[in-house]
Amino acid sequence: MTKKYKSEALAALHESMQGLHDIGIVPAKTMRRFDSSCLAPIEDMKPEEIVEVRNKAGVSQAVFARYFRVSLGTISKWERGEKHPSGPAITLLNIVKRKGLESIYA
Amino acid sequence: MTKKYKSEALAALHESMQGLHDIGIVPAKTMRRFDSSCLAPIEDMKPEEIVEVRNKAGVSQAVFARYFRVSLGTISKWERGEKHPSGPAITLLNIVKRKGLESIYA
DNA sequence: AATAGTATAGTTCTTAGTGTTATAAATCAA
DNA sequence: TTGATTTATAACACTAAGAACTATACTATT
Repeated sequence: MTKKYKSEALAALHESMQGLHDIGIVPAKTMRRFDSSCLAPIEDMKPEEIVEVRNKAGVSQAVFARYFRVSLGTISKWERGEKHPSGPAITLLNIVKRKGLESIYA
Repeated sequence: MTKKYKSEALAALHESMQGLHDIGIVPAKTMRRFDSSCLAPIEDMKPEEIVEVRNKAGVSQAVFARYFRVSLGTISKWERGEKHPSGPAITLLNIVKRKGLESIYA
């Protein structure tokens, strides 16, 4: 659980820094350095997690694929562990997991 | 402007359908079919647009890269038109454009 | 029984993305 | 002015994600 705690702490810290920046205390440059060094590391999604996220959204692989703008085959491969989602795809998966599928609908 | 209007109309329609689904009128299966057929087509981001989105967020290519979980070189190539962002990356770019960089922070 | 939706699976091919290194401009501090 | 840091471009070889296509099979609907 240490890892998760650390991540949450960093998230909270980041929010505070952003607040300080917003009211003009922390300059943009410092903010940039801060961002660069504290952003959470890549937490890759395991195949079962991807299935879980999709099922919780209640959509088929085909629909899921259209939301992510990838092919149907790609979703199938993610879920079977044949291929691993790219960086941006992992980011999207995390967003859907936290905020739901509708939040990524352009 | 026809294209954008159409897209907005579909978005609104989708929202309505989702509402009907939420209150139990439209079954999940119908919802799935609806999703599959009405999701907006891919609107790719031009290099200048990507620069604009990043500048509006007020971050360097390096920081932008970490948010997207891609390498710095990839951002540079997107912005110079040497490489085109993948499907999931385009989705993310659209989210950042509409809702800001913070909204994709995991 | 037939149709349509769903998911797995394999194949070939393209290209996005990585990692590295070099270069050069602008910015800032000593 | 000098030196250090940040910023962005650029070229290289390499890896692997993803596309497109096809086939199979299970399930549910009509």
